[in-house]
Amino acid sequence: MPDRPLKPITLKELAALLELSQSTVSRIVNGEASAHRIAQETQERVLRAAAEHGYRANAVARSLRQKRTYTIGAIVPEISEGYSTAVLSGIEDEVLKEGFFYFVVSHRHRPDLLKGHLHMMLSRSVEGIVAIDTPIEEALPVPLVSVSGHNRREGVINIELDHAQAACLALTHLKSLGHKRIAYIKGQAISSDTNQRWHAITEEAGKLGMAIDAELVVQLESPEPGPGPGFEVTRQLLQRGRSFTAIFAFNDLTATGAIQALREAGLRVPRDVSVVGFDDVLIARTNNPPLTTVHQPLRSMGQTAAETLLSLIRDELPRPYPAVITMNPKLIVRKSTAHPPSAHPTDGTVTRPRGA
Amino acid sequence: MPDRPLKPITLKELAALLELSQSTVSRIVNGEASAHRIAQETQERVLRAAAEHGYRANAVARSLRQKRTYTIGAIVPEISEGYSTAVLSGIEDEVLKEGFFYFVVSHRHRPDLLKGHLHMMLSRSVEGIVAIDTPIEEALPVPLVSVSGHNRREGVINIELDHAQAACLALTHLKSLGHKRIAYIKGQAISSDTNQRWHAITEEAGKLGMAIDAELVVQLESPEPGPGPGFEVTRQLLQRGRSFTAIFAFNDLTATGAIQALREAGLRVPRDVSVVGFDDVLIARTNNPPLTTVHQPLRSMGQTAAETLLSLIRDELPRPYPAVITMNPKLIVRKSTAHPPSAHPTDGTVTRPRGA
DNA sequence: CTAGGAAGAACAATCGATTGCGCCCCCAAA
DNA sequence: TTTGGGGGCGCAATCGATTGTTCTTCCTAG
Repeated sequence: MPDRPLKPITLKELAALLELSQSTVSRIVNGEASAHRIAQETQERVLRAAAEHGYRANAVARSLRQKRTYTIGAIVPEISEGYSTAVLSGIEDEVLKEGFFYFVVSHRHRPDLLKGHLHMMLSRSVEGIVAIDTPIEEALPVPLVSVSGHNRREGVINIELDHAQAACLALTHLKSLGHKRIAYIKGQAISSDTNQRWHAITEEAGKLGMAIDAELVVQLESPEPGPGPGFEVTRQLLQRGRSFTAIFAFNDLTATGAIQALREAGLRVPRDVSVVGFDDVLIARTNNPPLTTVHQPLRSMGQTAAETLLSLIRDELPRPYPAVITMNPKLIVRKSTAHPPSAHPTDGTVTRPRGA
Repeated sequence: MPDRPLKPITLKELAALLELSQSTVSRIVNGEASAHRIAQETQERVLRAAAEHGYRANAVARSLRQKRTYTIGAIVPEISEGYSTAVLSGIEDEVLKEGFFYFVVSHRHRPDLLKGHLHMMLSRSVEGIVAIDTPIEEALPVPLVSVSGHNRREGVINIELDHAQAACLALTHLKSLGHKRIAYIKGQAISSDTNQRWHAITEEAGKLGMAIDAELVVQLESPEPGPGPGFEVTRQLLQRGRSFTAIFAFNDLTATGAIQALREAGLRVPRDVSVVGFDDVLIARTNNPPLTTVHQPLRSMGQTAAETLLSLIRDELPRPYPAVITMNPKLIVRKSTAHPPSAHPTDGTVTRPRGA
């Protein structure tokens, strides 16, 4: 009987059973016995009974009293999407380890949902929030850590990739292969990484003495996840008829879309056109061809975000707080990049993309 | 001043401000005013003040009193993985709409984590649990809905794909193309869909009069997500030297791994070998070649799971409860399947895979 | 013989909202 | 002048745990 978990026993009942006060029982089960000089024997008696009856403190009641919920909120654009979930898995690691739980809400790029869900979380007394790829304008009553959100607001800590380094890695790679006419696919305007990344690219391209041809720059439009948008804009790009030997895509999914479009136009990757992705999601490795891409340590970013948030919650983070914590990208060279056709010593058959 | 959300106002404070009792204010903000014959004017006064001060009921306190948390738990093998997250997004849809929140925990196939997290959720008083691809043995104090978990336990409702239909669709497709020697990649033993699926396949193959050659059956070993395991076992399969003209893979990621292995062995897909995937995740469409696959309505399954769980929680589900709710698969024919080489009227060059 | 202190545990307030009852007032009918 | 019945709200318990304070005992040292 006592081991059926179906109707949990409360502290009060347990105390009554033991003929002790709730305070004493509470102190013992919370390991504060010695701080309260409670007899060894009593402790054992209580712990034994607690185990027997499967006593587990009601977290709701505890939260009310302590004004702590040991819960944080995560807000993402879309849960069914690799980027966010990779970060989430890092968050989960950290957070569960510390006895916290987390809520997830996705806003699907709708400001009303964003605001609504945010407030729901707050009225559930989350102790902190991590926003992934989502800028938050409001001032919040709890700490906020932002992953790729580019919230330049007082008190918000941003976890970000070192975009300059990322751009440098990719561009240097392309440059060293001999590419000069490089096309760029910028991210959707709604993605908060878009501007940072683009800025870094122009900056680094400048430093490397690589001119950017405005005719070779396209931007993703459709907010739809997946490779579709990349496919579309690459078609548009090809229609412009401007020649190029490489594409630097906003992310891996876009890159795969681009590759499809190139193929449809009769171009081979990487022989005719090299493609560089971004993120290094799972499929990058298994795409055909495997994608050369800039690896973004998403899981670590999640972990770092969670760690940071937790220390903020505990008020253990030394001040002044950093505004940004940058993480290092890595270039993963696979098979989607090669020398440009003109630089192929033994092969000059296809020298430029054919416009559609 | 009153509009700074930084220190939320409580019911008591608001009541004091209005010189009313907490009961009255509570009733009004909860829309139970008319049931308690409260003056129209008072109602307006209260609502106005509540809005001005941004009053939001503390969900923790409410939960304690009502013994309801409006929270459910979702337990998944791995959060950074397309299958689970597709289901999760369906769950989120349903659940947020109804004012519920959800916790997510992943167990990474570790029984200790599974058990630990499960209990943590319970002591946080979740009102129900949906387990995704995860069998739960324990009896729980709250309703449990299982998605592809194959929990044949009293009181557990399972949301499952109609595997018989799925197998039938895929096999009929292959048969009608003329395939006779079909290889099968079974799922990992840890995946709860594995057995069901395999059982359905043998069953349907029998009905269709298609013999299954045990030499052409391999099973995924490595629990690693992604295409790696599929790649490995396909290599092994090729080494057996037994000829086949099609592969039916356990899932899309496995299929992509298989395709890679086939390519490495000099085989073309679908010209030499056709490949059928399962799930229809995002990349299926953009893979090269785009994957013919059995579409599994993951998001709907999530929605159905959530709907079912919520009505179970509300005790609104008519009895007797169904043990299983099956969902219908759809065959999506793309480019990874074609006639087998021997059936190619105009091309007989490659008649069987070359062993490695 | 008694003050002082340690040991051991109980009391009771508290967290913020919800909710079953009960109370008061006013007006109309008897 | 009662009685009765709404209308309009307030009282106070309650949910389950935590925690500052208080209260006994029992010893021991002076």
